[in-house]
Amino acid sequence: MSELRVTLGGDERVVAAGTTAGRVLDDVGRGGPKVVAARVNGELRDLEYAVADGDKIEGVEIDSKDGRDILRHSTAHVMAQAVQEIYPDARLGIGPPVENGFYYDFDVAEHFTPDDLKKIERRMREIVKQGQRFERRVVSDAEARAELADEPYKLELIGLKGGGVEDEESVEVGGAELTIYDNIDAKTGDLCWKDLCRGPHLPTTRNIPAFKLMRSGGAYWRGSEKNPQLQRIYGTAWESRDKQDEYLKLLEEAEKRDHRKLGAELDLFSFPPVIGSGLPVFHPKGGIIRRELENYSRIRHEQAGYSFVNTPHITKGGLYETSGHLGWYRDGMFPPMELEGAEYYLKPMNCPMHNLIFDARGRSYKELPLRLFEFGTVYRYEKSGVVHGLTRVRGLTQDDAHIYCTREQMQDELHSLLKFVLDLLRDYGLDDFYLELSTRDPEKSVGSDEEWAEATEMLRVAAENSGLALVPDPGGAAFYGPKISVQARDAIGRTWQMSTIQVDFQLPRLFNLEYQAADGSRQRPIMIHRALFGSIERFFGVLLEHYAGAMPPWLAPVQVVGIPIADEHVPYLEQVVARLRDLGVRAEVDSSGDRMQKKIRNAQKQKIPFMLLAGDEDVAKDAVSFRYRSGAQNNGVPVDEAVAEILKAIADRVQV
RNA sequence: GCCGCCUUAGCUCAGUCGGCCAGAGCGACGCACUCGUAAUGCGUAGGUCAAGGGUUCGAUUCCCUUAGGCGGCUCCA
Repeated sequence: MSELRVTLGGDERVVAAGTTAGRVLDDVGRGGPKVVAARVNGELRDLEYAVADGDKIEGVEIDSKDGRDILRHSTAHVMAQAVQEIYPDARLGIGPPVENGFYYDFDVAEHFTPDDLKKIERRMREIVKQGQRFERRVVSDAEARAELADEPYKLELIGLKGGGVEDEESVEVGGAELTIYDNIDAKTGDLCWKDLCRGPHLPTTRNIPAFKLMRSGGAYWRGSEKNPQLQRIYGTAWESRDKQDEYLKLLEEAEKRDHRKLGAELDLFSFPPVIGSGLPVFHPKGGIIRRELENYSRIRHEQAGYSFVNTPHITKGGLYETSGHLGWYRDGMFPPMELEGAEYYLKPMNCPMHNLIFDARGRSYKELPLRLFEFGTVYRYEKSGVVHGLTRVRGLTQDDAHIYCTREQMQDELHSLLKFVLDLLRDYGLDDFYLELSTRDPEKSVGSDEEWAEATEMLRVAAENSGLALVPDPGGAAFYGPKISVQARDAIGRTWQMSTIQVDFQLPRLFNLEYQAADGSRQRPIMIHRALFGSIERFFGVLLEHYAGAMPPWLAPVQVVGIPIADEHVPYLEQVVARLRDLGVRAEVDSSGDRMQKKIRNAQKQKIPFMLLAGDEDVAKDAVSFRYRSGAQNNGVPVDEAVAEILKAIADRVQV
C-alpha cells in the first residue's frame, strides 16, 4: 500500500494516505503548480493546495493526460462563464474535456457565428488574466437544486446522480459528492460565476497557458436525437503555447493531406452530383491505384487458401428476411424495387449470399475451414449528413470473406487470420496498430448468452496473442456476434478503423447451415466474417492521407516520367520508357511544349516517384539523370542501372 | 435525418450595399521560344453567377423550395 506524500518548503505532508493508486498531475504550465489533483483509487480528487516546482513528490507517478483534462475542463468553465456573461439567457449543458480540447453545450436562442466565437474568446482571455480562483463546495441535493433553479439541464443531471451517467456527463455529477465550483475574483473575493461540477480544477484561471476556440455546431442533449439540440462550442487548450502551436500545425497538415482534396488534385476520383451523394467514380489514375490494391490482396488471399466467389448486387427480399437484415438493418438499406410482384433489394452485405454458396451442396468436415472471398460491392443508405469523401459512402466494395469452420478449428483460425491481416496491412505501409474488442449490446442482438460469451472469449484470446494493445468497446458489436477491429495509426498519428473480424453463431443457424462430421453426424459450422480493407474506398482514402498523396512506387499511378531537356531528347527518352513499359512499369515521357523546369514542377506536383531526365550529356553516355520525388538526384546513371533500380523499388514495395 | 454555413469559368477565388458587356490567377487550346533541375512570353476560347419558384420596373445579389458540398450531432465499413 503506497501513499502520496509531498514536501512543501521542508514541511512533509501525506496527501492521500492509504491510497493504492495515487497519481499526480503534471504539465499545467505557465509557472503554475505542478500538481493540483491526485487520482485516488481511480477517482480524480482536488488537493487542498497546489504543489509547485521545488516541492518534493513521492509515492506517485506523474500523469500528463489527467493534467491536460483538468486544464481543459477548467478552460471549458471559463468559456461557459464568458458565454453567460455575453448571452445571459444561455442555459448550460455539459462541458467535458475531450481529446485535444474541450467543449461546452449551451441552449441559446441564436446560433454562434465565427464573430461570436471571437468575442467569447476575447472575454475568456480577460477572465484568464483576472486570475479567478476555482473553489470547490460540497452541496446537498436540495441546495444544488435551489442554486441551479434556472438551469434546467443541470437540474436534470442532478436527478441522474448515482444513476450510471455516461462518461461525458459524469464530469458534472460523477463524483461521490455533489459539488459546485465557484469562481472567485482573487482581489475582491466576489463570486464571479459557478457551475455544478465534479472537478477537479486548476487553482486559478491564470494557470491556463494556451487555448483557442475552434468551431461551433449543433449537438443533441445527452447524445440522443430524440432530445433537443444545443449549441456546442469546441475549444482546444494546452499546457504551453508551443504544444498548442504543434497541435494547430498538425491540423493544418491534416487538411493538406485530406483525401478529398488530393483526389481532385491528383485526378484520382470524383463525386459527380448527378449520380448522387456518396457514389464515387474512379478516374484512370485512381483506377490504377485501386487495381493495384486489389491485385496484391487477391494474390495474398489465394496463397492463404481462400476461394474466390461472385454474387449479384440485388436480391429478392426473402434472403434478407432469413438473415435478419430486414429486421435489424432495414434503415441502412436502400428501399426495395418492385418487379413482377417481388421486392428486390440492393445488397447491403455479402454474407447471406456466401451462405447460399456454402449451402449449395452437402459439405464435408474435410472441406473446412472453407474460406469464401469476394470483392463484394454493397449499397447502404447512409443518412445524408454522414456521407464523407471516400470514408463514408453509399456504394462500396468490401474485400469480404466468410470462413466456415468447426468449433474446434475456430481458435487456430482466428489466430492465423489475425496474423494474416496484420502482415498484409504492413505490406500496404501501415504498421502502428491496436485492437478493439466490440462486445454485445443486449438491446440489439440475437443469440444465447453462452454463444456470445464463447465467441467473445475466443476473440479476446486471439487478440491477446497478437501482443497488441486491446481496447474494450462495450456494446459495439453487430447484432450477430462480437468483433475485433484493427485500428491503425497513420503517418501523422491519427487512428482509423481498418480491418474487422467477427465471429457469428447466428447466421449459420438462421440459414440452417450444416456439414457432415467424421462420425456421420450433421453439425453446424461457425462463421467468421472478415474484411481487411473494410471497404476498398475507405482504405484508398486512408492510404492516400497516410502517404499525403505520395504513393509508394508499386501503387503510384505513374511510376516514372521521362523529362527531356529539349525536344530533341524526346526520342531517346521514348526508348528508355518503352523498355520500362515492356517490363510492366507505368512510365511516360512528358513531350508537352513546357520547359524542362515546368515539367519537373508538374511531376513533383503529381507526386511521381521517379523522374528520368536526359540532355545531350546523358544521351552521349547512354545514361539518365535520375531524380527522385524527394528532390534528390543522381546524374549520369546508366540506363541499365536506372531500370534495375526502378524495378527493384516496385517489386520490394519500398516506401520513398 | 437534425443544427448551422456554403455553391460565381475545369480548379482556386475576386465582385455586385438590387441596375450598363461578371473579373483574376492556374488549367485547356493556339503561336513563338529549344531551354540542365519546382512556373518562358504573347494570344484565344471558356460562365442562363447550383436548379426551380417568388418579391421587384429590374434578381447573380433579397425571400422560399430542391440538389450538392462543408463543419458539428446522431449513426457507421
